[in-house]
Amino acid sequence: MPELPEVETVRRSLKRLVGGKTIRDVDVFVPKMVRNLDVSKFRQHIENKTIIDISRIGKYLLFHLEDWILVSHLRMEGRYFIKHLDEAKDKHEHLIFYFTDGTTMRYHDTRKFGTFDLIKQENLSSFEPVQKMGPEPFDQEMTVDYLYPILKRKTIAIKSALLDQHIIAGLGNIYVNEVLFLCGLHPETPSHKCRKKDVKNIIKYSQEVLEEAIKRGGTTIRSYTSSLGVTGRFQQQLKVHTKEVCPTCESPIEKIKVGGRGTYYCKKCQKKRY
DNA sequence: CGAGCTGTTAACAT
DNA sequence: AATGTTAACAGCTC
Repeated sequence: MPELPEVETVRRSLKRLVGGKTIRDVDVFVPKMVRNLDVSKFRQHIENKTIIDISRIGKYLLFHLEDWILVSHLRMEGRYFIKHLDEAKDKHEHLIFYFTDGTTMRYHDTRKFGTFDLIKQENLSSFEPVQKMGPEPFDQEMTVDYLYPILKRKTIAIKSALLDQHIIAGLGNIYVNEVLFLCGLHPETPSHKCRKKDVKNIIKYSQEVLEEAIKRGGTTIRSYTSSLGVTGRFQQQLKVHTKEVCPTCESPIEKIKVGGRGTYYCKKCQKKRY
């Protein structure tokens, strides 16, 4: 699923479903998904901890377990399900958290790309992925004065720059395609060719697209089953991603690769800049 | 059957 | 240092 709106949707659902519950135990079936600790330590620290809160930074989901924080990244296909203790384990459930009330929270990930880190609360700000992450489109620091100079000194495609979480956090392949369409920017435009006006648009439309997507529970494209009963509806609003005809000018939508990622754009509305 | 595709990130090579 | 490529993995489509 997950770009920022999908992670935010999961956060809200999980907070409602498991906030306040106490974890009796956790089973880790794929040890290497836990990046920063031995599984034995991981289990030991999580045991008997209560989920005080669930927050989000960029695409990272943070379970606040008293003095520890469980940092979860869903990568390509991570999902959570809440099931009763008795239900059989699915082939792709790689972590199972057992609550004291007989329910369980299961991390499901067909490709096993997802990651877990368990850190002390006081170390959150020094935790590398968080420390190196750029501001989200909504953050106060996300201004033209911040973003323009960064884009100015890079020669990479604007699409690649906007996918770089160190520059701006939260956009993934789908929403970048949408944002660039709304900005009228060709995805291969060298980053340094963006003018201040373009950067202003990038910020504005990133906010608009992400906000609207959160409102609609994210985008569901390839996942057939919904996790937590969450099926996004933003796919109905997509203007270029997976589309064949431009909603503005009715030209055919082009599909190319930029930085190895499938890229959709309108040749007429998103002119290449030389 | 194989090849190529998929919402991400980081390690690696150049 | 910055940028491009590949790997981690599984399943679906052609």
